[in-house]
Amino acid sequence: MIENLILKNIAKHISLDENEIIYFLSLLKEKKYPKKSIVLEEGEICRSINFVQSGTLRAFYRDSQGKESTIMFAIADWWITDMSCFINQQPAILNIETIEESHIFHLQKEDLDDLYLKIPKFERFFRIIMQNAYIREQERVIQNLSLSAEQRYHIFLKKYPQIVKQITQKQIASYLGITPEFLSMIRASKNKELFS
Amino acid sequence: MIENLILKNIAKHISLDENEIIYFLSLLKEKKYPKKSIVLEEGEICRSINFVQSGTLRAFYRDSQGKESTIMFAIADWWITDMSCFINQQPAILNIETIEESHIFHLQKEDLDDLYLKIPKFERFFRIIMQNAYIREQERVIQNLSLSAEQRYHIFLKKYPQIVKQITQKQIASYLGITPEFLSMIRASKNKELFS
DNA sequence: CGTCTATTTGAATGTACTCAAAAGCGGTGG
DNA sequence: CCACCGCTTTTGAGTACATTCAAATAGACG
Repeated sequence: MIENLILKNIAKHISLDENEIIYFLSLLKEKKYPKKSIVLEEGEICRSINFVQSGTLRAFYRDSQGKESTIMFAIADWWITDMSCFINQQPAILNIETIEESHIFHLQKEDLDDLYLKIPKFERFFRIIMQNAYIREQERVIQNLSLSAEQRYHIFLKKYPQIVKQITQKQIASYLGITPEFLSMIRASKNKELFS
Repeated sequence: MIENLILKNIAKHISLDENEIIYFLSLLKEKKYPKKSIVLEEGEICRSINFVQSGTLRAFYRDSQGKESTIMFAIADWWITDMSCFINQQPAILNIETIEESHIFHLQKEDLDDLYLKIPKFERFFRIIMQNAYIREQERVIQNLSLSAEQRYHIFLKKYPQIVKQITQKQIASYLGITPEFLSMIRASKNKELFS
């Protein structure tokens, strides 16, 4: 069954009966995106929170000079959106694009609000999702403040090996907040160590 | 009534009847901390999530060289803890100290777990608290990646004027991820502009 | 095969840090 | 009450980390 993954994702934190499952699935909008397509563009109202059934996505901020900062990557079994703009149904600040062909389930704001009322267990589910997201972001803040670019690079490689396989170094650099040129130097100096 | 502030804080997102209020208040442990005292020390199990009734607190990470990075400040009406370690009841990575004399309500993990079961509305309440915390941290990540120290400094001054009054520049520097010396230079160059 | 983009390399520059020393400020004890 | 002590803030010189710009090389894809 194609919905298997999202149901398993939810079953990690709450259990649903058959009717609840049917109702929940009825709210989802399934969509396939080809490689390098846009799922959310800055300025557009961010209508849905998105579950990745398969594929790889990237959320990034583009500043006035056009410089991109990657905020997060998402692979199968992850939730991704521009949370701030989703919650307030405002124009997105972030862009979300596919890196690989991706299969997404969209859950729209008004449907999520209904879901909270009809099946309050989902308050618990998303409380845990938000809690984990908060903890992850805070960890990233700590690392940004206390570690060098080189240390952050090696931690990223270790922590997200499945993601690393799918993405370019330019994208890793923009996640770490450094230039691709500097990341290249970090990698070169690492190789030098191997021969010293 | 002294609990007024915390009840108002909760009433922003959910409404409680009288019995629920009584039960909720029965779970809180009230405590006063003098200026410059330790509320949580790294290594110690992080047992409670804390509501600030009055005062000013700081959560910070101390690395192996002793360098401190401020993760967050909290003033009246804010919740603060080492979320990662609180959720997993593990030794704290962060330190939390008072900057001013502070009046705190502690809510322990086991009591919060009971609260979720007895009054499921609190799942909603903390879902919203976590959601807001996640959004704030993500915004900070975006700023750390895309802005200069000087820009981040001015945004901090604008965003948290009430906090700025209570804290030293050294503490602001450690929140921004720069040295106090460099913050001093930023401030000096700002003053120069005024006369140019 | 050719084109487009990613990656690497290098030189010059800028941003932020370290270390040291002086100046400012706040709290405490005599 | 004020003088001293300890900590914060400022200033400056020298240095390290990271960027910009340019150009060469390598890879990916139609």
